[in-house]
Amino acid sequence: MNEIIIELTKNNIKPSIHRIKILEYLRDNRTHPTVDEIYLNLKEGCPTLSRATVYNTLSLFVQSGIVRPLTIEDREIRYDYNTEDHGHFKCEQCGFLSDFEVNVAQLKYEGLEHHEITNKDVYFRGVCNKCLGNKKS
Amino acid sequence: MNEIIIELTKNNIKPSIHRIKILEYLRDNRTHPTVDEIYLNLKEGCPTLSRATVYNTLSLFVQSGIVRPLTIEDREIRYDYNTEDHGHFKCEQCGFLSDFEVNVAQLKYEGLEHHEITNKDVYFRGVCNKCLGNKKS
DNA sequence: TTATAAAATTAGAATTAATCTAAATTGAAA
DNA sequence: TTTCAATTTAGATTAATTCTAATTTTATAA
Repeated sequence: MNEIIIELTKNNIKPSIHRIKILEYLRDNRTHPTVDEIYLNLKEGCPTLSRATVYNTLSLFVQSGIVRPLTIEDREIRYDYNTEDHGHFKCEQCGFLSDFEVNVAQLKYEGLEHHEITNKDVYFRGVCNKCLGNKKS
Repeated sequence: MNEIIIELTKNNIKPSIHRIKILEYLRDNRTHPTVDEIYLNLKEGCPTLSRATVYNTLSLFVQSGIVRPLTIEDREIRYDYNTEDHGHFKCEQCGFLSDFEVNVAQLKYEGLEHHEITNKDVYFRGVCNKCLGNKKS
């Protein structure tokens, strides 16, 4: 809770109760939640919370780089507490979104000379081991 | 035109006039168009075309792997004629979506043992050289 | 060729994530 | 306390996508 306030303050974000709760939720739930998941879960302990606040707060966090938006889904954005380099795998069968290790930072590329790169994402799609296992039976 | 029919047939897709036109459009316009861009452009030469057909056809193409969906945008999906390995860069300022060279296939990763991977995407975001240049003035 | 069935296409309604708006609330500084 | 800006709110709006049920087209068999 305290580290959350420190992190917000460090990023020039006034630590209102909602902002603290939302960032705390993302830190403690590394399940790449959607806006609605965050909203519905926090609403229980905070009935006045509105969806607009969740949207506002998340875009604030994204701008500051505390949180990263995942656009691997077709329709809705998921949010990830921004830590070390990793990729995201989506199982097309069960829909589960998992992390995997990949060294994005060291990825060699060409053709972006004089571009400012602020964000790198690696998205893989396919079928996860669980779904592949189930298919055999 | 002929190669388009061959490509569709090879993928077990019956080459109807609309399917040919849509795939042809994607082959000849490497601008990562949205559904609406494709729809509006093709509608001129084919007034009975409906959006639903464009949606149906594109998801058919995606399933066959002829075309790849780009989910780098927040809200809408773009489509890319599926050729060799490359990454996608989105300028957050002007919105332009460009290709760049990156060896996605050789990317080393861990944690996806026994997963079937069908698709790999590398998305970078930032500010393009053009927008950076304009800022200086 | 004609009849029949299957596949493809259509227009428009429905859905829904995200944004917008204008009012209400909160919090900090004077 | 008073004042002003920042934050939050509910609900309306927007727009990409999906759904639905009817229509048209295409292929096949008689």
